[in-house]
Amino acid sequence: MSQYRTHTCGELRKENAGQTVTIAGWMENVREVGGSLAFVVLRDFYGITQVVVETEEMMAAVKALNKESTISVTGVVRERSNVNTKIPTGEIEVVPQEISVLGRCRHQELPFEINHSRNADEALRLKYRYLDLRNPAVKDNIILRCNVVSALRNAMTEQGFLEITTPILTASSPEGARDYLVPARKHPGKFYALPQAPQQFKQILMASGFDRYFQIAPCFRDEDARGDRSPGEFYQLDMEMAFAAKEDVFAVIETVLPPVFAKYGAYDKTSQTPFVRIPYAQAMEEYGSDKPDLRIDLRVIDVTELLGDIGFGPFDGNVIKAVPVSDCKLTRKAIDQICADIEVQAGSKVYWFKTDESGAIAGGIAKFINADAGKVAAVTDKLGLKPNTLVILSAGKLGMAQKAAGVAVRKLGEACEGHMDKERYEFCWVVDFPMYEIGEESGELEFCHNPFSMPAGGLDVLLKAERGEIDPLEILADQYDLVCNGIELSSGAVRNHDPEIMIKAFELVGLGEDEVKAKFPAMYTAFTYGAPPHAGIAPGIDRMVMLLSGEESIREVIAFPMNKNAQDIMMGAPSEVEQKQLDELNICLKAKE
RNA sequence: GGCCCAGUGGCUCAGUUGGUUAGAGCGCCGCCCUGUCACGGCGGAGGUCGAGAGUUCGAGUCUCUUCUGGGUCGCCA
Repeated sequence: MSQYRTHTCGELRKENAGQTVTIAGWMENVREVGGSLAFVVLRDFYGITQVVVETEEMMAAVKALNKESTISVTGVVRERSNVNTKIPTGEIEVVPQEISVLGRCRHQELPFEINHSRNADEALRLKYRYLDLRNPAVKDNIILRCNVVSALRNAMTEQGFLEITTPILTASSPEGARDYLVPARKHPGKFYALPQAPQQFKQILMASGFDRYFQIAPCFRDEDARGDRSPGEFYQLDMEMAFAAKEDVFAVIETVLPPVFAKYGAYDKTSQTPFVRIPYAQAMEEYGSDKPDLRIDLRVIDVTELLGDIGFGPFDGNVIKAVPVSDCKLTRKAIDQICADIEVQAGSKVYWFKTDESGAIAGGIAKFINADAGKVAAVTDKLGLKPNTLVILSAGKLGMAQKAAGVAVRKLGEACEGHMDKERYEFCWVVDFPMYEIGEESGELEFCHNPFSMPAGGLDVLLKAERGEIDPLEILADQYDLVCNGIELSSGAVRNHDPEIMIKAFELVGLGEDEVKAKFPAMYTAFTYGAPPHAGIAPGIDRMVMLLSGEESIREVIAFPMNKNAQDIMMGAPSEVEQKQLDELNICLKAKE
């Protein structure tokens, strides 16, 4: 028994009536109802319990305190005359014999009301996160996260994976995101980097003979935030398997994740396994996105041939994509608003027309189509137009047109009734990513995603490309993304474990053996000592919990999140440091301009 | 870094075509109330309208600059 309490605020029931108990918690509210009668709501982690004040003495003790003070109450449990069915402890109340103050709240007014903190300004919530977290609605997301992490850990262990922690202070990796750097005191001018992912460590573990590795791994990337991307740091369920290929990874994920989603998800329905697999090219063509949201039934249709010659300026010489939405009840104003939203997000303009009650094409760019009766028939046929169908059109270079159409699919799916079953989890694998692309800035061949992936077809394919027998852009990587409800949960790949293939893969982008050795010295060398074929993946923990909780902001599933500008305004990080610290680290700050 | 939105008592917000003393709900303080549970009733305190400049007889309102926060694009192998 605790020194401070015999019971929590969530466990007393009718059966406890008559017992003398001690409970402790935060004084959430005091309802004075006259004379010397008042009701005190006491809250702890487990729930709330009503304390009834009936004497002048107890009334004085309570009235001397501000709300949110922590107190302990010793008294007798009594069955209530008026039961409160809304709370588990609603059948009883505690009649206090002694109230002692454990931690006085020195503030008469709080920055926000605890139980309505989610309405408060987010900056204020984060500054006073310890108050925000007292709100059960906020706290419950953190509890969910703990349960999910625990379930994932158990499931991975059951699958024979070993949890191995890897260094936080490591070497900067030349590829990928911006690193967080840590100055090395003993080595002036040199820096550690916080890992962007334990990528090389886990591959080296495979070369070390560990067969199945996983870790709830902290990852650090100095990139700007998004609604589903916390700045600075995040967690991955990082895993890697030796003597394994894509199917082995898929099987593990399809065994581990669905039960967690079924048990902890806010929605009842979760995709059946195996998850749908969509080639990257098809995803871009049909969904306009490499992270399709399968809850939406809208598809992108190519209408370049069909509408390229209707004399509408923006369509000339461009790829044109259409997204038809049947039974669309959007008003003209709503259509304009959606088009504006799409344009902001996609960065290119979109166009529209619709069919009226009779099926006639009207509105937007209709007149360009209606000018030719044959065209009307062809469009109606190709897009399967029925009355009251809205069609959003995008035009531009292939990538731009696809992207705008993809944004349209997402926006229209959300906005138009009947095209999206929100209350479910729809997983899919996006597969067959291209290995290389032409860089937008350089105009030269570059790795499309990451250089760790095995090219599909291995060395032979690279050699063919080298000899000019095939276009390097056609080479696929043995790589896959896990997507759920339009959110990318993870990338993964069959890794390139063969030093010769690594070098050849680099040679195609104009780099060579020296670069491979310079970029991944330990991993490359490790592979030269005999490495197993291996594959892995690393689903984002924060994003999974976000999906499970139904939250739209990733900050709701992190105990102490940073704000958009990568600041922790509660702790005051980042902060200035003393000159002495800088001197020790051989750091000289640039003068402010 | 670009674009969009917001900033008015402790909190959430309203504030019309620029107009005289800037409002409401919650919270806080005081009084009343013996069964409340979002308790209720009466009263009260609390505001450099984010900051600076400008237009104007007059600015919470219009213009410019700037700061802060959020969203989004770039970025995130």
